[in-house]
Parts: sequence; structure tokens; C-alpha cells
Amino acid sequence: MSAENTREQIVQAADRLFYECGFEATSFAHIASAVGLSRGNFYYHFKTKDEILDAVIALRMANTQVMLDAWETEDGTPADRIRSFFNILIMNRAKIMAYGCPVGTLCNELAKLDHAAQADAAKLFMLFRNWLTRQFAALGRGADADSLSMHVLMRSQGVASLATAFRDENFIRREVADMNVWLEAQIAGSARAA
Amino acid sequence: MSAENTREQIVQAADRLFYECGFEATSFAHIASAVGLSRGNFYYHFKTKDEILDAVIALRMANTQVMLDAWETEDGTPADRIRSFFNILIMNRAKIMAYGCPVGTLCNELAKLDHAAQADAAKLFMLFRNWLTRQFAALGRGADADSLSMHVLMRSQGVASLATAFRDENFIRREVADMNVWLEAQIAGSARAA
DNA sequence: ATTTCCGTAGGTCAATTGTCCTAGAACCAC
DNA sequence: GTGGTTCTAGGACAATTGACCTACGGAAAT
Repeated sequence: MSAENTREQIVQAADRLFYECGFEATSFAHIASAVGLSRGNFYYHFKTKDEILDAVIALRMANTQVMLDAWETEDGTPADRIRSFFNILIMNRAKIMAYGCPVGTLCNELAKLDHAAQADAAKLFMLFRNWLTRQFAALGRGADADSLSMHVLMRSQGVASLATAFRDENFIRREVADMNVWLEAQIAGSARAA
Repeated sequence: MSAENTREQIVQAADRLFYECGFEATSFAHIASAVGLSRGNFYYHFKTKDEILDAVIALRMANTQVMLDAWETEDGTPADRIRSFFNILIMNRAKIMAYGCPVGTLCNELAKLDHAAQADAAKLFMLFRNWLTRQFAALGRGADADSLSMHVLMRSQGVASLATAFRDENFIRREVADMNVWLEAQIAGSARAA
């Protein structure tokens, strides 16, 4: 197996385990057994646990960017794209109810650990934030596009957090429906202003 | 020092450390040095770390109940009480930006750890949920009081999560203002229905 | 004054943590 | 084949983890 391939396997396993078990609770041994490698061998690929975390964040950044780019090159209105974002909550409802939002829970954990990678993890949010801001600007809401973007992010985080606590799928669907109603009102608002 | 007093000191220190550092990352030694006791002495008061967690959750339940009861016996409309809840975000903004919501982050961590106390931690949310439901019912929204309650909880969780990630105090104030606008619309809605 | 007992200190215990080293296997170039 | 680089396995390392035990201290009761 090539080093690049092994490295990628490690990062993917760490990505999943950091999400499902948390960064602190996931050990080298845990990742090693998931990949099927010896513990000591990790030092060749990653000198410290923090390096793995950096690689995981970089992987998530890249994956997120690909997803957002795909949505932006697809046909459809900016509103459709925002609805695609809403739909993440429904598409990933099972994982969200079990482990929460991958971005939000990571940021929260790193904040408590006062970890150096905290700022990097927040960049994942920034990716979504800037993307949503562009969509709202395209809807003609340039003045408060960023506030609207943050509002959408806020809702998705709140839904994910409560969905985890209450394990309630209907709650997710109800709130997503409410987000769609809210979005329609925003579109109507920008049409009235135009 | 009496045993009860020492026990209370342990639980209070654990409460703070679990919030600021997380449950997993807080060790016996960490709590011990915070209280100024020897490590081994803990076994006399708490046989396991999970017992401390149970005691911390019980403490938070009691403190929350006291706060909610106080709001409910005060003069003021149900809407005033709901606004008191909104205001937690502003009152505790410094701690929230540093460590997130004590309830939400604990539930999220215990979910990832697949911890037995997960359900107990969710009862903290239930305390707020039922209290808010009562306030909305008192506003004449008996039919969807619980949905409105969950919506308010969702917003507060989302605001706390993003406030931690972005360390943005203005964002908190903006969203709380928006929650007050939303509440006014709900009151107008129930008045129209009556 | 003596006994009893609650609370504490300090230490031990195996297990696990992240980190690091070294010997050898696998592979490619020549 | 021979030599050299790349990758891997297995273990060692000190430190720390949660858990546990025992012996001392001091107060209260008799």
C-alpha cells in the first residue's frame, strides 16, 4: 500500500471517529485498529495527534468546498441552493440525531479544550457562512446578506443540537419546513424592496 | 469540614470544570486540585466519575428549577418570562462565547461518548421545554405551545453554538432582538385567533 | 480518658494515553 | 543480485487515567 493511500485511510478513519466519538475520546489505538495498522506506525505518517486533527479539518474543508461548488454550478435559483443547505438536516438526520453537527460539535469541543486548532475548525463554518452570504446577495439582499447567512447557520446548529438531545426526527422536519417558510418571506421581502 | 460541605464543594468544582473543560477532559486530579483535596479522598465521597456526573446533573436540575420557579412567581406576563429566557444569552454571553451552552454542550458530549447519563442530561432540556410550553400555553397558544417551545430552545442553542465558534457578541444581540420580534408576532398571532 | 467513627491523606494498582525508537520487510533503481 | 529508500511492526517510554485500599487524625460520645 502506498504511503499516500495509507495516510488517506488514516485521515478518513479519524474523520469518522472524531465525529462519532469526539476528538479527545478518540485515541491513536482506536484509529489504528479501525484502519488495521499498528499503533507505532502512526508516527511515520503523523508525528502528533494534533497533526491528524489538522488533516481531518483540511479534509472536511475540501469536501465541504466540493459540495458547495457543486450546488453553485448546478442549475437553479439562489433560493434553491439555500434549500439544498436546509436539506442537509433531513438527509443526515440519522447521524445528526446520534452525533450532532460535525462542524458545530467539533468547534464546541475544541473551545472547551482551548485547542490551537479551534480557529481552523471555525473556518469550516466560514465556508458555509460565505457561501450562504453569496446566495442571499444574489437574492438581492446584499445589505443584510451576512446577517441572514448567520441566521440560517444559527437555525441549523440549533436544530442539530436539539435533535441530538431529543432524538426527534419530526422536530427536524418541522423546523426545516419552518425554515422554508422563513426563506419565502425573505424572498418576498427582497422582491418588495426591488 | 463536614462531609456534606466537602461533597458540595466537589460537585460545584466539577460543575464548573465539566462546563469549561468538558466531562471527558476533566480528571479526578483536576477536580481534586480545584477543591484542594487529595485524589484518593474522592473515593470516600464518590465511587466513580459517573457518580460525580450524576451529582452535577442533579445540581444543575435543582438550580434550573429554582431559576424557572422564580421567574414564574415574579410579576409579569408570560411574554415577559419568555423574554427573561431570551436574556440568558445576553447575561451569560461571555461564558457562552468561551464554552457554549452548559446544557447543549453536555448533551452533545455525552451523545458522542454514548454515556449512560445522556438521558438524564436531556432532562435539563426538558425542564426548559416544559416551562416554555407553559408560558406559550398561557399566551393562548395551547395547540402548538410545545412546538413554539422547541423553536425557542432551538434558537438559543443555535445562537450559543455560533457565538462560541465566531466569538461575536453583536451576533448574540442581533439574534436576541430578532427573537423578541418573533415573539411579538406570536403574541399578535394568538390575539388575532382569540 | 477511652472508645468509636467520620473524614482525610497518601499510596498502589492495572490500564491506557501520546510519543518515540529500532529492526526488519517490501519495493525500486542500478 | 546489490544497495538504498520507503513503509511497517512491535515494543518501550514516562505520564496520566479511574479505581481502590489502608492507615492516620481528630472530633464526638460514652
